[in-house]
Amino acid sequence: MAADAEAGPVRVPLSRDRVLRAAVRLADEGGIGALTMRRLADELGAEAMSLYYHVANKDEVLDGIADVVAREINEVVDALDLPSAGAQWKSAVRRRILAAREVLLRHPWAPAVLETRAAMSPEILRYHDRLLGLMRDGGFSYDLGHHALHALGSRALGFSQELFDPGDGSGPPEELAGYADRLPHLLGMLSEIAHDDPDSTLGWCDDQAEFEFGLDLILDGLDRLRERSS
Amino acid sequence: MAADAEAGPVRVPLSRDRVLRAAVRLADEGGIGALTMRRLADELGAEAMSLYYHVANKDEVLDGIADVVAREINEVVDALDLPSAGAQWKSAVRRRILAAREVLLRHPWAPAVLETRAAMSPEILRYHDRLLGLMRDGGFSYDLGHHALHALGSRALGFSQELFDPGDGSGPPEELAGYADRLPHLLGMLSEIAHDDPDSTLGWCDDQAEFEFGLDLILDGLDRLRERSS
DNA sequence: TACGACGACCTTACGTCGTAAGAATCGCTG
DNA sequence: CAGCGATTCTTACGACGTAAGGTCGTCGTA
Repeated sequence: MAADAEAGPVRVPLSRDRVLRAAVRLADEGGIGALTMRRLADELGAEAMSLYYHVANKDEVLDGIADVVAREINEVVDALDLPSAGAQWKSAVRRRILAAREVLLRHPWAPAVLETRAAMSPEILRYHDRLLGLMRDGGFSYDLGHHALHALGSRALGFSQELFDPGDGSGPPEELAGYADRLPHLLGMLSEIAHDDPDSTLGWCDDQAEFEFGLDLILDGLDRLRERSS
Repeated sequence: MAADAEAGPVRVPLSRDRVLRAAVRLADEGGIGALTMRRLADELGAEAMSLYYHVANKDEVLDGIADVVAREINEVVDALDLPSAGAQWKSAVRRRILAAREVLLRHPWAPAVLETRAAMSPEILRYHDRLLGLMRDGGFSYDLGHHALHALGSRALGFSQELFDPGDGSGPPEELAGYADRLPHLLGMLSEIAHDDPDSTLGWCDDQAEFEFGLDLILDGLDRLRERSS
């Protein structure tokens, strides 16, 4: 009767904060599908229903972990403090976005969650407000800044859903062999890439480089519009 | 005893095709969350377990409806048959993408499903192969075409996840009023947009126009790279 | 015509999920 | 120590995906 069946000698009390931190940990380790109220309670040495004293329901947990990640992003990008006047807007925006991307790469489940529930969260709004501020410093009109946010889309937060590249790191080029003549251009492209860079078939292609290519393409385009309008 | 309790006098036999069509219908009407094996069976006047004779499991249903939509996209875009030689590549790609987008607007659940499971499906591969083909006709190297597909990302299929604009059509600008001084740039932008186009606050902003802005920004950027490389 | 095999569908049941309702326990103040 | 609010636990329900096995109707063959 004396000792607890559980390992801990003292019981750390639950709290909304502890619940959300544990939820992020679970999602980081096992994907968003591993995040279950019961497992979450287990992780904290409690019972499922005990969580409901600190969180209204699972939806609030999901909103909560989206907010945790958004906060993490803002902490990182706000620490950059980059010069953004005139032509410097571009590198400021660029570095800010790439820094946000690094945070999201640590939480692979986060893009999907942010996308569906956090669009209007204070932290995400703040992030976009600052981004728009950098563009204003660079001479953007509100109209162009508005277009810019839309053009960047999810790239503004550092991710873009990759239609290829399942993300597991192991490209499946052998699946394509079956189609052969049906996909002449894709296969031509693949074989050329494989020829130029034999290693690349493993990772299929370099996510980071491709992300930066697309980002720069958009930023350069915006810069031209900015110059033209001023 | 004579008549069936159900309305139908004769029982239409199930089939994989009928199951998938009903699944698309359910998702179109109630969102992907409304797609349940039991509800799907109901919709077909059958019992849940009967579906498993025609489909291995729910995952296969999801893959299946993704494929149905991908087929619908290919049917539409293949019917366009646009000239694509030289400088015409751009309008060909543009119109193809906008046509694909129209299909996806009819199935709001489809982007999320395509994104997570259909990347390597034959229909999606075929779609991208043709798109790459148009760029090749325009003089793209495989390398530039490869970059182009990544830069377009989900835009190549006609969607881009909008971080703002929840999609319900009713913009929530009143939520922002509370933050006031915390979001100076976003609020400045909003008030200017509201001033220039009083109607736009209702729809928050024009999805279609913004999509095309981003698309053109990327296509123009690619065109410049193409000219420079030739 | 009888029969057995097989394809198509159904019944029952299990484990997991989110969570409603209320009981038990803890920590404090008087 | 009594009592009371804050916190946690127990029990239970309905919905979900689906495993295992049963029940038909139909059809080829004897």
